[in-house]
Amino acid sequence: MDGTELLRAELARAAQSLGAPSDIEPQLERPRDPSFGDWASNLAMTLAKPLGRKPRELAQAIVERLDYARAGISSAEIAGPGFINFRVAGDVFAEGLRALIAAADQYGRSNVGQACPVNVEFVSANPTGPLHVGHGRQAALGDAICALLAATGWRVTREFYYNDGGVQILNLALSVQARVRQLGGQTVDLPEGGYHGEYIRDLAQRYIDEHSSDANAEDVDALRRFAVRELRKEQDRDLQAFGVHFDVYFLESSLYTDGRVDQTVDRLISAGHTYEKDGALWLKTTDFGDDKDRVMRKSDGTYTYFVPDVAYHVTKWERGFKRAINVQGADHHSTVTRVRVGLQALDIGIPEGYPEYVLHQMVTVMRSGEEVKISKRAGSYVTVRDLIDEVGRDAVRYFFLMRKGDSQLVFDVDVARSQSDENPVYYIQMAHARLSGIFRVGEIDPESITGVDVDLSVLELSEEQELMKALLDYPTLIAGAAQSLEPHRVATYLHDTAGKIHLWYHKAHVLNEPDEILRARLVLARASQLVLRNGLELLGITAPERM
RNA sequence: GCGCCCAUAGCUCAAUCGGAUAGAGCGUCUGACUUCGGAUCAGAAGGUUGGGGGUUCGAGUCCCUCUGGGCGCACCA
Repeated sequence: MDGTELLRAELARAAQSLGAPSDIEPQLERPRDPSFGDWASNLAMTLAKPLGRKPRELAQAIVERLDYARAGISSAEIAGPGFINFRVAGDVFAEGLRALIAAADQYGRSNVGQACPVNVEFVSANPTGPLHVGHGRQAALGDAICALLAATGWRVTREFYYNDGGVQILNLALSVQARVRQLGGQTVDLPEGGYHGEYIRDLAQRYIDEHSSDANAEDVDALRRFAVRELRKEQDRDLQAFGVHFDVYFLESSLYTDGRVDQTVDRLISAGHTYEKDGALWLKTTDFGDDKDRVMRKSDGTYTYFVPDVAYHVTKWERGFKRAINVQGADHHSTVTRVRVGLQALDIGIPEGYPEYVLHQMVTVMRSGEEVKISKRAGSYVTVRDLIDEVGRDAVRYFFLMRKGDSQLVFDVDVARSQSDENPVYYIQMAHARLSGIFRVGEIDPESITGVDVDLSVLELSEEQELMKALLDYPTLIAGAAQSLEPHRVATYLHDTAGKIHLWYHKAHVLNEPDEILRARLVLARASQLVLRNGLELLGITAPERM
C-alpha cells in the first residue's frame, strides 16, 4: 500500500482508451532527481512500439486523458524521451503518514506469503569448533531473511542442520583423545587432519575432569559424544550472543537411524537412475544436466555425503515445506546442482528449483592491515564471538548485512572496532535516538501522536517532502527485499533515510515552534521513528532511545 | 581444463523489471554549534562503471569475448 494504486489504475485506463491491451500494469518509480516530481512512468516508451506511435506523442495523449482527481495527482509532465512525471496531491502524503502511524509496528508488513510454510536453513555448522566469521555472515543473513519473510506473511521455520557423525567427527574425537594423553604427560601427535585449536585442549581438560574412569581416553565413543555436546553448547552460546535462534536442530545421524538414507537409495534405484560400476553405486546425474555422474555408495559400502543431503531435503518436502531456502557459503555451491538433481531423480513431484539457495561469498578478515586466515584446523581464525566482543552485536550484524551476499566481504576488525562515525550503524541509531530525544525533552508521549486533526500541509520544506516520500516507500522496499531475499536493501534504505532524518532535524526545529508547526512536525518525527525502529528490528539491530 | 560468483570515485560499497545528469560512507580540502544530542550538518574535489564487440528509443544492468580476482571441480563433508 504505497498510495499509487489509484494512479496506476488511471494510467491503465488512459492507455487502454488509446488501444493498449487490457492487461497492462503500468509501473511507477521514483525519479532519480526529486525535482522531476514524486513519481515517474515509462509507460509511453514501453507502449510506443506496439502501438506504433512516437513515445512523446503517446505520452501527451495519455496525459490528456488522465483524470487528475481520480489519480490523486496535482500535475503530470512529459520529460526526456517520453517519461511522464507526476506530482502527488498534498493530501495523499498526509493520509499516508496517518496510516503509517496507525499501523505502528505493523507498518511495512504484508500478507503476500499467505501464511504458507517456508523452511530456512542456515549456519548449519558442524560441531567441530566455535563459529567463525563466515558463519556470522550466514547467521546475520539468514536471520534477516527469516525476518523479511515473516514480515511479508510467510510462516517461517528456522532450521539448523548438522553432521554429528562421520569422518570429521571421528577426527574431532581423536584430536581430543590426543590432547587428553598429552595432558597426562604422554608424547603423542595429533591425528592427521585433526583439529589444532586451543578449544580442543580445553575440551580435553574438561573431559579428564568429568571422566576419571577413562584417564587414558580409550573410549572414543564417549569422547565423540562429549566433544559434540560441548561444542554444540558453545555454538549455541555464540548464536545467543548474536541474538539468533532456531526452531529446529536437525541431526544428520537421524537420517541413518530412522532408515531414511536407505529409503532414499532404494527409491533412486527403483526410479531407474542408478547403475553399478567399479564396485560402487552411481547416480546418473547427467540425465538431469550434471556434468558427470556421481557416486552414491562407495565400494566400501558407505554413502557419499550427498545421499543423506538428498534424504534430508526429502524430509523438508514431506514436512510440508513447499518452499525451502538454504543460506550457504559459496564454497558449497557444487551441492546446489547435486541436491536438486537427486530430488528430481526420486521422481516424487518435487519441483526443479527446490530448494532455493542464497549463496554468500567468502569473508576476509583484516586486522592491522593483514589478512587473518580463516581455518578451523589451524585454530587461529576469528570467531563470531571475537567480533561480537570487540565491536558489539549491532555493528557486527550491520556490517554483515550492508552488502550484497554475492560479493566478497572484507571485515576490517580495526575499522569495525573503532566506535566512530566510520560505523554506519551508529548513524542510523543516532537518528532514532535524536527523534526519541524530541519526545523525551518535550515530555510528549510518542504513542499519543496520531496525526488526526493535524494539518500536515505546513510540512512544506523540501527536506520534509523528501523524508515523507522515503517513509512512504518503506513498504515497497520491504516487499522487494523479501521477494529477492536481499536484506542489504533494507540496510541501504535505513542509512539513506537516516540521512534524510538528520538533514531535516538539522534544518527544522520541532519544540518551541508555533503550535501548528509543532503538531505537524511531531507527526513526522513519530512516523520517522517508527520506520527506523521497524527496519532495524528486521535486521536484528536495536533502536536505542539514547546513546 | 570445466563450472559458479565478482570487477563501479583513493578505500569500502549502492544503484528497484533495462530508464533521465551513476549515488552514499570513509579519506582529503573549506565551512557551520544561545535551541530537540556536533556520533550532526553545508560545500568542494574525485568516474571512459576492468578492456573490446553486440542487442535497442535507452546498458553499470542483457548477450559474446578478453583480462584480472575468489570459490568449487575426490568412491572427502
